[in-house]
Amino acid sequence: MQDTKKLIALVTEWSKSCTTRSMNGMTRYVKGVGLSMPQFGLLMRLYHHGKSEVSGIGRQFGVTSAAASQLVDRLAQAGYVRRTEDDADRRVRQVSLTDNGRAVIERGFRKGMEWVPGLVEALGAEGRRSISEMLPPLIAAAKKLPRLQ
Amino acid sequence: MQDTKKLIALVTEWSKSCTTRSMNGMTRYVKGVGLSMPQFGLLMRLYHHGKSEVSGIGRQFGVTSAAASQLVDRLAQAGYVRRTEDDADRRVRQVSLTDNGRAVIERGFRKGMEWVPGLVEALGAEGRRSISEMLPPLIAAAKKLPRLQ
DNA sequence: TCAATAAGTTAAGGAAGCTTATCTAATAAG
DNA sequence: CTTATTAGATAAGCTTCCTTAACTTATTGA
Repeated sequence: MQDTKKLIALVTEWSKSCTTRSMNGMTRYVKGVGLSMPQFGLLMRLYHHGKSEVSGIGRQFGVTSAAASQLVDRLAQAGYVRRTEDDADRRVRQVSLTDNGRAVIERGFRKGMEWVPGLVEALGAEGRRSISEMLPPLIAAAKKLPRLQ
Repeated sequence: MQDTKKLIALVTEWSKSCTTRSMNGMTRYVKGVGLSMPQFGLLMRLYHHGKSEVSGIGRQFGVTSAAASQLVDRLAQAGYVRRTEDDADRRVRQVSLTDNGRAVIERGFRKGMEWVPGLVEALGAEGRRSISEMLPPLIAAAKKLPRLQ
């Protein structure tokens, strides 16, 4: 249990370091392409979650569906998302990424991860070997965690 | 080189997973305490960087010093930051966290990392042992990377 | 069938975050 | 000493993001 606590602290520190660097790169990029954080967040949701209803978007971000509708509207005008009718229920609008929206998000991820090669470089041969053993189980374990809603 | 590429891909995947989960938790928390992302970002900078000049804040976030001044002002009114005069140059205002501001940030980090114990749990005994050996050099390597400006 | 409910949009209005322009006060440079 | 520069604050004005309220259209269900 003492060991577990220590390990949690280690993983936390490591994760914090990754997160700080990635967020830094992404934030810069997002500002550079003229998107706001809520807008980028919505594009990210659509990237991971696929087609989404307007009300579902509001629920995820904790805002009213009026707010979600407006957010979608601005992104649609910018050409990053598209609304399509739902076949099963004609009240519903399904929101999805355009090719342009997908490209923006993918570039954002790449920008966020630009620090990684430098880290691998800094590791040295020994470190590289150990990390290549360590990461697969970590990634596998992360996949077992409950999905983010 | 092939190995290096593979390793970069692994680290990237892991980092993406960390970032997604951490940002999710932090974003929820930030909204919960009634802060905006720019505000939280500034508190984070002050947490990591310590006392900062208004113009330095503007430079880091890529906004004018007028914008930085206003951001600082709102956080000062909310009691999260404090302005003090600089002894060496009386034009300069040094901005720093209040105890309250520090507490908000620390709670935010904790919220962002709440998924970690679940991950460690999911690793299993074997994974836990190997990872606790491999993480320290990794963390050390990350510390050697150039500091985020 | 027809009232209740649900999904989404629109309008009006407020706060935040940004810009440029202007101002004050302090420092640096000639 | 006087001029130029620098740090920051303030004002006016714009956009985004959010809210509530009112509305349209579609679905459900008694």
